[in-house]
Amino acid sequence: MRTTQLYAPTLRETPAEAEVVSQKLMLRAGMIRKAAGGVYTYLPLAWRTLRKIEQIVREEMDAAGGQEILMPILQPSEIWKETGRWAVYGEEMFRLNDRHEREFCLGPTHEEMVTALVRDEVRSYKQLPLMLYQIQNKYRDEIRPRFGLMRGREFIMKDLYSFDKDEAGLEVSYKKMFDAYTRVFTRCGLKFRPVEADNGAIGGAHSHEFTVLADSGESNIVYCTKCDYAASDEKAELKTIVAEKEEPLELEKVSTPGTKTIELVADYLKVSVEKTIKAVAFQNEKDELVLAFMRGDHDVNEVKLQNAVGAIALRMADEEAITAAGGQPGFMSPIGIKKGTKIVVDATVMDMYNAVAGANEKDMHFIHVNPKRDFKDVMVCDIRLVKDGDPCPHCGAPLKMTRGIEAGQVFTLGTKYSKPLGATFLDENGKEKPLVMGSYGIGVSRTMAAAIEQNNDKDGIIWPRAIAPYEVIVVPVNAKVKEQLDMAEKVYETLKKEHIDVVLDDRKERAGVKFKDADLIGYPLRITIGPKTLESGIIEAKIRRTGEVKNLTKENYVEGVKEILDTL
RNA sequence: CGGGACGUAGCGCAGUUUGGUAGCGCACCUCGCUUGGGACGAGGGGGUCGCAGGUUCGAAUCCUGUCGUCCCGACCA
Repeated sequence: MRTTQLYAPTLRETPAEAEVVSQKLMLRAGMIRKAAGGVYTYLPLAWRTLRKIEQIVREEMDAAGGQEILMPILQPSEIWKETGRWAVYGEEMFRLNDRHEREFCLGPTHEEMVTALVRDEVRSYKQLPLMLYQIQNKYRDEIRPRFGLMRGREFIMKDLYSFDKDEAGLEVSYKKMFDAYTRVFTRCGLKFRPVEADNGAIGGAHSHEFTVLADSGESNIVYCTKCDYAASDEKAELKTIVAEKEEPLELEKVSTPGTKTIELVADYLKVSVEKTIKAVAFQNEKDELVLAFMRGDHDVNEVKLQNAVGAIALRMADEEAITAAGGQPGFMSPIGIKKGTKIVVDATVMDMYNAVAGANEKDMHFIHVNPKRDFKDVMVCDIRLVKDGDPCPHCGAPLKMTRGIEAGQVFTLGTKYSKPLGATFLDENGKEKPLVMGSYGIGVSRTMAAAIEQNNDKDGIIWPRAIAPYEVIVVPVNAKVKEQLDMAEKVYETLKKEHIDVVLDDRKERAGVKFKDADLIGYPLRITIGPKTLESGIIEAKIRRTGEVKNLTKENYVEGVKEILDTL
């Protein structure tokens, strides 16, 4: 490819709408253009990278036993009604009607579709296990599409579904996919971590997220500094912190005027925040009040809480709901709350002694609260959100918190979809059973964005070689010097014959312009043909990531380029 | 959904308060000059000022509506 032909309009200035690095750089590098909120056109450079990622994914899925198919984007409502998700999915689903007023949606995912497909064809355990996948656009009408390709409304995803005859088979399929994902992200040249994740309402055995490490990421993950434990912050289990034992004193109500926050109470009563118990009030989807109680300095993990009370959704509670249950916003504790209210107390709270908690009266708190003695009718479990430095649940070493981008997720589905859709088979004993399923996704377009979030500097993108749109750019310093251009042409043609993805910058631009564009687009290797080449046969190879320049010669540059590429 | 802001040339912005028929930088085209990190000079093309109504002799500017874009709000009550 020649830059005079390449449709990659680079921008010197960043469009005002761009929020994150990947979006800014992709817009500037002429890789993407926005068509509507959260909807983008992929220009040639982006499309090449996407196809490279897809190809890696495809090879690994095939190697793990997957078979590629292509299901429709346009899906009939019937199958979604069978699983109940037509109602549950809500506003996030793009819905439309055909001319006969039949209802359809643009597929946000394909569990229904693939299960419906398989139920008609799979009859016997002899046809199992089966793994089907596709690489295709997905549609989700996000409330707030943001961050360019990171959270779009249309995006490319690889989704694979496994079908097994039993849980043991599912375990095998799951492990295969876990390993395949590890290879995919490794081959893409990304720094990532598989972390234990919550699979919430789905309730399968387990789930892992593959998180590409980047400070700009949206998801928080923790990993152990000693063992190999790693989890998303939603999932991270936490051991109960047992406070130093004290002789329980008698419960006492004290006046604490105006102390609506934990900090104010602690300050007013001259106790540390660790000696206080705070309340966070939620309402579930049925508007029932759910009260969570935490140590003053701890945060609620809403996902854990949601799982604990079996709620589908939680939101902050209205003041009316709190008062109706006998609570007083700002001064709440389980003591004196109306019977029947759902109360969840974090396990750590139960091991506190002589603590401070609200008295459910304005400007009043209890002191000498001993939860084991004073809290009645409460559910106790771990509902704490992990913090940097918390002890690892496996080995106790401090956990480290970091940010990342969720690029892939694997999870077990069990019979959640096969049962309602009636996808069954006959086992060895002629008994009809529902298929045991797993679901495995990779956000392909998001992986591209994540790669940029992880690999960039002030000058632009730094592509890992495996997913770079082109691996090498050949730049003649002065295209008006015929000898330079001829030499550049020769190098370009030679590398092309060696099956290296190479671009020739044949524009009549000044060197600076060409260098800036090459850095912005992020070709892993830049070959410069200049006066030095003509005078002494030196061909410069500059590594984008390190800035390191290697002098190759007219004679050996092909080998040299290959050697360098192999290290990128 | 609630609150806030913005929409003027491909991109970044000024002009709007105080109405008088649109400007700057970059990009683009031509010529000259220049060529190892986004040169310089001269000349040029491009905008129904998001859209639709209204007020006015006259609207980018004032009013109403609408569409779009972006930001903030979602735990310590």
